[in-house]
Amino acid sequence: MDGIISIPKRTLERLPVYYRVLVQCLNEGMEYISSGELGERAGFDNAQVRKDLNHIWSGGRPGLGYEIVKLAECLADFLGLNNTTDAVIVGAGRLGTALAGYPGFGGYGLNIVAVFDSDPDKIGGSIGDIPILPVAKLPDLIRRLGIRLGIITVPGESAQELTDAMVAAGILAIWNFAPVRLQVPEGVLVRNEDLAASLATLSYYVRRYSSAKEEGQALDGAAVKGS
Amino acid sequence: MDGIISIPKRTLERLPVYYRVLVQCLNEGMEYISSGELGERAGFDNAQVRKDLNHIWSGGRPGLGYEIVKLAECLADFLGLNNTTDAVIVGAGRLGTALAGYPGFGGYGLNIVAVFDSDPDKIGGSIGDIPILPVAKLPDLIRRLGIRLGIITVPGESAQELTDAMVAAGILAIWNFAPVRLQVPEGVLVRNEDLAASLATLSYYVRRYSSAKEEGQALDGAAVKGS
DNA sequence: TAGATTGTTAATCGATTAACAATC
DNA sequence: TAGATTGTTAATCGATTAACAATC
Repeated sequence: MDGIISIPKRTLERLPVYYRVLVQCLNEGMEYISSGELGERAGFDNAQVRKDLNHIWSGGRPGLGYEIVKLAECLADFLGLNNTTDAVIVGAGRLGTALAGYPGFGGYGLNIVAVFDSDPDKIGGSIGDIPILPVAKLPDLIRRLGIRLGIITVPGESAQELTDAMVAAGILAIWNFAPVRLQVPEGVLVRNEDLAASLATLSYYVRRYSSAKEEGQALDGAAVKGS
Repeated sequence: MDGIISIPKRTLERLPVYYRVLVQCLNEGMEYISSGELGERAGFDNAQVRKDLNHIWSGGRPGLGYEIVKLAECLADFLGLNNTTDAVIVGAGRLGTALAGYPGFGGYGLNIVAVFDSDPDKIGGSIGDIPILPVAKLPDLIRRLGIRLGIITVPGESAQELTDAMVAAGILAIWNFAPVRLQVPEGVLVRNEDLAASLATLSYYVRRYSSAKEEGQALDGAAVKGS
């Protein structure tokens, strides 16, 4: 009877940041925190913090702030950090291996069940406890375990093909690290982790700044509008 | 005399995507492409494509589209894919190693000069051609080579400390993969690659969808507003 | 009570989408 | 010429920031 709570995408992305700050505050022995301080530590505006938090909890106390334990609990609950989400990784290259072994994911409720690859030398091996399986077994395993989340770390050329296979097997959301735009049917969510796009922002800034400096100009953040 | 071209952040992030599509089109032997087709392949609206491209080039021909070779050249130029940007990675763990060895970066003009770590077992080794050096040498190397871009792949605990060291040595932009919000002085750009935030979006969607399904509800993309 | 800080409404800002005259 | 597609202006949309009465 709880239905679907609609929440802005940007807000959703900030929630884990708040959560991390709160955990740290707890370690420091704090009991309450104001939107102002939370915002400062998280890097967001205080009004933004209040607005974000009100999407999931209205327990802040005027004059006092938010009770950290309660708020953290609330966030953990909302983000599903308590129950785990099963996922598979496709591609046992360097990036896939790094993600499979990333210790941070456990804390965020992600459970990598298997890594798939087509290289016979890798198949049969494992990354920590996670087995490396042949891609041929992918559809069956996804179906049998009811996996909903897939992570793609293969080269661009094979990404679409593997996406199709995963979608056909019932995958609902894809975290894509391959430098291609995947085509998926309505209802499947793709999140592109486009390293080149990130890099573009940074190297553009660096280059602009350097040339501005050479010309003795001030930069005042104008190189990239709006950030 | 060229000054600083101001460009919206979002536009800047889309440019590498256009570039990749164009390269692929060239391989397919195409000569011209319309904003409509480019948009379809890249996953953006056609009006958006025209607007984005006009920031850097107004050479599109009504009725015909954009000459692919010229446009690609223009993009490569703007994004600085021809001259390289030197960078260092801090943290020779799995993720740092994966990034240091990522073959895709070369194509985007990124040149990793060194990877720093504090583990004596790793120091002196290398990742491909890239040497692993002790963090103690970080300030000197950054200064000597005039490095402007740093990539952080250490655990959260040591990220701030290493950031401070890099900034003191003259780093201007930081690509942060550690799950913390870094404090930097005015003028230094931080780009957070927050894996937990990405994950939150995806697992939220998956969970909401699953519960909606159980309850026999339609989802129509309402789980996450605005994407 | 005085001071601090909330939740929320209104104002601002930036980004996306629609529309269309200009032109190849 | 007829059809297609550009560059750009106007309309819409969503997200951020400011402001403030309510309240601990």
